[in-house]
Amino acid sequence: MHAPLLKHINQFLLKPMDPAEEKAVTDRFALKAYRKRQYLLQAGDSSSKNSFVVSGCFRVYVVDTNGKEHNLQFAVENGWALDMGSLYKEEPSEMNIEALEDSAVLQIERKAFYELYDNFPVFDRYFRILAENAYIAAQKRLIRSHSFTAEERYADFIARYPHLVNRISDAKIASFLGMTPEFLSKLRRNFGK
Amino acid sequence: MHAPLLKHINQFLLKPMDPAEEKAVTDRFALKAYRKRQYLLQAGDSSSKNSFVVSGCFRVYVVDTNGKEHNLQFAVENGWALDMGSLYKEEPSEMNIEALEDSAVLQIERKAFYELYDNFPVFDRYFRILAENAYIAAQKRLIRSHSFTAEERYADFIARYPHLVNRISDAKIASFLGMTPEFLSKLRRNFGK
DNA sequence: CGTCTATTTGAATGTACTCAAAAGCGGTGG
DNA sequence: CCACCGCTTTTGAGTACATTCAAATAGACG
Repeated sequence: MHAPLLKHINQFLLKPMDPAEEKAVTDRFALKAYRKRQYLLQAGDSSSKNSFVVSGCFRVYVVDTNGKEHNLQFAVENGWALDMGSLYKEEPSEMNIEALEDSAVLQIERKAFYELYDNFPVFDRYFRILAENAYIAAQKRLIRSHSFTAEERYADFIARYPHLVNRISDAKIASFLGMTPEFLSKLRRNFGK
Repeated sequence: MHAPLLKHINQFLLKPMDPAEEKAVTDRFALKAYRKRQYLLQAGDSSSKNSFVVSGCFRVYVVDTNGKEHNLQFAVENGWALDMGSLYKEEPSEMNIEALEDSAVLQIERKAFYELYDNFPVFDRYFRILAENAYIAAQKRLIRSHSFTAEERYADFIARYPHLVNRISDAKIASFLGMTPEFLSKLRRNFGK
């Protein structure tokens, strides 16, 4: 049941986890199911958790002061769905995480998560690499948002995430790319696909 | 000489480094001076390093396919100046890092940097927390870039980084915020400085 | 089938950009 | 100490990219 997670962690390590480390993971991550449209996390929730997606798909989004939603991230199989800011603080979340499909995750609460760090250095290594990759990706996304037109961002999205294009609605992709759904529709009309 | 760096690392740890860990740092980080306009890193460089800013100021930027520069980050005292993407790969850098003032850094090469990780788990912890904070900040910046107008982004910058406003030229701030210098000038005209 | 949501379409509008030029500012050398 | 040079900031006119709002159409779900 925990195999996908153990495999994912080991892929980022030079040498695989030992049995004690693997047990620390399997003891602390519990399988949980979410139905489509169910919330894994809602803005204002104070309990924070970290969820590894085994199957299905989630979107992480914020609501701005005008009530508009902004999709920050899509989490599919073998990805993590969390509000990192609230996981590491005791403050209520600013983000929402909603299942876009019936999904299954391996989930850990903040307290148990800290136990991993405190007892096994290997998790500092794994999550360091993950955070670095996430930061590098966020930097690149920021560059694209400053230097690409809406059309270029959409073309880049299709090339980068072809498996998400027919899995996630256009309106949600538009929000992820920082444009309105109406404008994305017009882009699609002009340029094939 | 290494005091600012040791202090910075310890600030992010629950318990301070022991003498062996501190020695590992002082042995591997060398002080280096940069003159204003000197490059710490240029796009295309393959040698990669990580630099902790002791004094002065750097900008990290990329050049897009139209030849336009995009400032990604300003690094001042007690901050890090690096291209994380190229530090962890053997590939040439896509970023440029230029001193905006006469500056001093504590610098480490990739190879010695890996030695730290391989011998002392505490650095996985420290750089994990740093990468997580950087990612959280990058996410928030992306949200602002999608939900704020240029004027709101500038007001937010002033509130967030008051110490940088009179230290970094408007044109470079404009690039950081994803707008043209001309437009920033017009914003400043309308809304008191 | 009927309802609810997602996508498309169009017209009017707005925010920010481009390009060109003038004005301001700072450093340097005579 | 002043004059010049280079760089930054300001200004303005014209334009472009993307948004808003409203309505029609298409699709998905039960």
